[in-house]
Amino acid sequence: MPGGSGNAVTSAGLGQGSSALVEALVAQGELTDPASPRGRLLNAAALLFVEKGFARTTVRDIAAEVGILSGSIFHHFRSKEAILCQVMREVTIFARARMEAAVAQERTPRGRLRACILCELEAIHGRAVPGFTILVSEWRSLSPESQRQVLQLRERYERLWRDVLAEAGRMDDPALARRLLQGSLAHSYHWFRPKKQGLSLDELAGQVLSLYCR
Amino acid sequence: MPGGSGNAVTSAGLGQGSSALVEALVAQGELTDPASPRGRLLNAAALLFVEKGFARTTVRDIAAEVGILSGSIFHHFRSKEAILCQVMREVTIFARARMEAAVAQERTPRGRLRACILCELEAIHGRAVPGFTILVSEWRSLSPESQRQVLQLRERYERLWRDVLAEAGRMDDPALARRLLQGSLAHSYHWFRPKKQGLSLDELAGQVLSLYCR
DNA sequence: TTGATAACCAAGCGCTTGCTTGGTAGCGTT
DNA sequence: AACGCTACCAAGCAAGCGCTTGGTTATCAA
Repeated sequence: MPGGSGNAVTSAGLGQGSSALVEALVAQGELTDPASPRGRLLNAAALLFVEKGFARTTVRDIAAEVGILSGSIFHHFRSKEAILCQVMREVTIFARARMEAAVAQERTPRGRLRACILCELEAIHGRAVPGFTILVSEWRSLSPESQRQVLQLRERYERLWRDVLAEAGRMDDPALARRLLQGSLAHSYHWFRPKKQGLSLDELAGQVLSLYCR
Repeated sequence: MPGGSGNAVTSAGLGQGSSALVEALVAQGELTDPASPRGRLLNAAALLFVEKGFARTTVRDIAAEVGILSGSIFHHFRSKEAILCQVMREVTIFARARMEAAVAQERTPRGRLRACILCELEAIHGRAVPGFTILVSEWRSLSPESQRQVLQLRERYERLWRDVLAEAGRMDDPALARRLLQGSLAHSYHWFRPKKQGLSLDELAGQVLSLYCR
């Protein structure tokens, strides 16, 4: 079932544009095919890590989610931490590709900054990038070696942010602006509820933009 | 040794003004005496929770830190989670008292907002309020009932923030401003290093203030 | 001297955890 | 038909976990 409709990410609610992006990245060997056993494990683990946290998620939980026994997981991954590491790697790669695409469509500095903000908000709140919040919440659950790996992949993502902020931001230091912004956006995970109040994701992005845009 | 110099908070690096504040709160029965066995356990637990996280800290770790055996902990607390809950309660109470004192000393709206920002930054980075970051990082480790308790104590702290922001902030919605601000400040724990770069806590507070102050 | 109480020890129970081992079913290739 | 490979099962091990139990010591008031 290559590129099949059983794709876990698609079924989680991605737009058609994004699932095409996933397929392209899978073809390039940058992402694991979400339809493969390994890919289904990664998706299940990502959702569980978001829901319960890494420490409180057992390998038995993950196995049960895809319908196999706990021991069988170690046919696909060396350790539980290796699952977390791979989830973070793929999340980083996908979020970066998605944001690069969004930025490329904009014609003004302000538009590009707004695209970045909305992109990250969607990654946090929507199902656009399942597991994105883990990058912050479970960072310390990674071994130093794994942290190094993910950090290396993350650099390109952060560079894009800094470039956009240097062009459109009102603060002198783009790196500082990015850090303050990242905190605000990441924290919104803990209070923002897309439908339960007047504020929409788009409006939230606008409010944040008005703070940081010149 | 009542009010003694063996005070764990004092020895952790508090200024003299704050240790007097601690003593006053202890006298009112709002905080546990840091010199008591129970208080020493709370302090040790708070530092370990900050350092390693709640799930990765064992009751044996905490016991070893104060020089007793693991079982003896349960003479003082019903469960490991009860320790976390009490740490959060006392941290909340102390942080609120500290910020109220700081705000009361200011004469302008801008000064009060600046005081709040600096107060929370000191709680996060200095040793002013040991365990303050746990309130965010380990929130999900609390049972719903414990969350309710801490949330109730936290309300007064957040109300002060909103009042100050309503007076001095440049955003329409003080509650939204507080949430964006809280994210930025909390996240600074992961990147800001007080002495290893040019930016000081004071300067950071100034940068943040310039974003949110009218 | 006695008794009450707080603080702690020594030992270990019952359970969960990540992970290992040895084996097997199904499938495509030759 | 034989092989090799992927994906999985069945069973369980060793370690670590939170917590319990029964008993001991020190302190201090009556």
